[in-house]
Amino acid sequence: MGRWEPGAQGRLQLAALELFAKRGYSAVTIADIAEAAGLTKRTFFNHFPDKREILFAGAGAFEESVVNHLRSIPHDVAALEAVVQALSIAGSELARYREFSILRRDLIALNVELRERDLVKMVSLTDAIAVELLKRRVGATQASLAAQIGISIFNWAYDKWISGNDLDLSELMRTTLFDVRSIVDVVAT
Amino acid sequence: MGRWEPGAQGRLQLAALELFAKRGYSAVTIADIAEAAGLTKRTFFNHFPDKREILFAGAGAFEESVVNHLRSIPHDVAALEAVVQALSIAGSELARYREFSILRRDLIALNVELRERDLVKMVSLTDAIAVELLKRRVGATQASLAAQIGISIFNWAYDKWISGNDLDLSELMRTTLFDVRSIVDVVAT
DNA sequence: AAAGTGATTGCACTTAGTGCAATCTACTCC
DNA sequence: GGAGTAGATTGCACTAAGTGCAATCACTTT
Repeated sequence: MGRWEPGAQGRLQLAALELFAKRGYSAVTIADIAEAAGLTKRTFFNHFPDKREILFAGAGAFEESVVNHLRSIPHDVAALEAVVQALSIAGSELARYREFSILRRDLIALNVELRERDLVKMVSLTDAIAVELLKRRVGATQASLAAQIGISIFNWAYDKWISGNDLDLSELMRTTLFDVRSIVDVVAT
Repeated sequence: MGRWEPGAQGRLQLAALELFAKRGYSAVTIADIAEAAGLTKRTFFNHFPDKREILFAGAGAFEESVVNHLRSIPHDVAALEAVVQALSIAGSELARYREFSILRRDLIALNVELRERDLVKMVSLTDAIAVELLKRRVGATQASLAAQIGISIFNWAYDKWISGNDLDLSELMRTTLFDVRSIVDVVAT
């Protein structure tokens, strides 16, 4: 057994990313990707359910990470606070994939198909967070809303973060959280 | 000229909804829809860019309605308050389409493709709201977040509303808004 | 060597969606 | 009435996504 080399799935991803970066998402066919990875179109579908999923292979792991961090936060921490903390920790761990994140963001910005898939992943993450909050005996409405607001904060801050700010993700999220406060506080009672 | 009858676009929509209701979304092909409307597959694509769009033909009008209502709200009303009001008025106008809304909701719940498209439409609406808030001299971050929170509130309340509650949509949204308050208020300063 | 296991592949097929040229329809103008 | 024209509809040929199934290949076990 020689040096380690990426399996079929990894080779497909690498090949795809390279092609996407060069030609854009929609100009690359699945056959192209498979060929570039030394495989066939049919094999591609043994590893990915569809073309978009190449760019979201990590979504499941991220969701799991967020949920785990959230679970480890004491129950006496307020719901939204806990969500923000969990997302900020899990998000920081993505620093390794900064380069990939940027490419991904740019591809998504240019392609509706990809934005659609991205949004579904976000909703999935939101739901997972809400489920976790329910276990903390947060009411259904508040669980769902806290999850959604947390995700909104995360998206906003994360975008700023990978767009080259030297700030800390958790600082950015904290700042954004205060913005939310000031938006909501003004509302009549 | 005789009595008015729906044009090609309307016939396609009606035929599609009937088929979707009967067989579900994915079991119906575009050829099926076209045939049921007395047209051909090619003609379908002269009226809709794709199959999902049948269920979202009204999205543009709704977005316009929301933006118009938002514009008509005095600038001294707080951003989130204005968003909630605009959505609640525009939403109430959808009462006419209750039956359609329910079918649509059920179809979306069962089909990822449709959920994807639904989310994109929601983001489009959110962006339109944020743009409108920017014109009110709300800061970029707050505009985006107020729009997102408003949409979250709307979605939650609207779902409850069409699910058969006899309550007013605006009341439901108001209640939900208070939930948001209590979520955010607890956060540490 | 035989047998088995899992990954890869070939093939045939359905469906979405597009571009282009032809045709059909209704309406206008003479 | 008849020629013409604009717009809607259609046929056709094509690309590409995605699926089901059976065959084959590579590699390990016995």
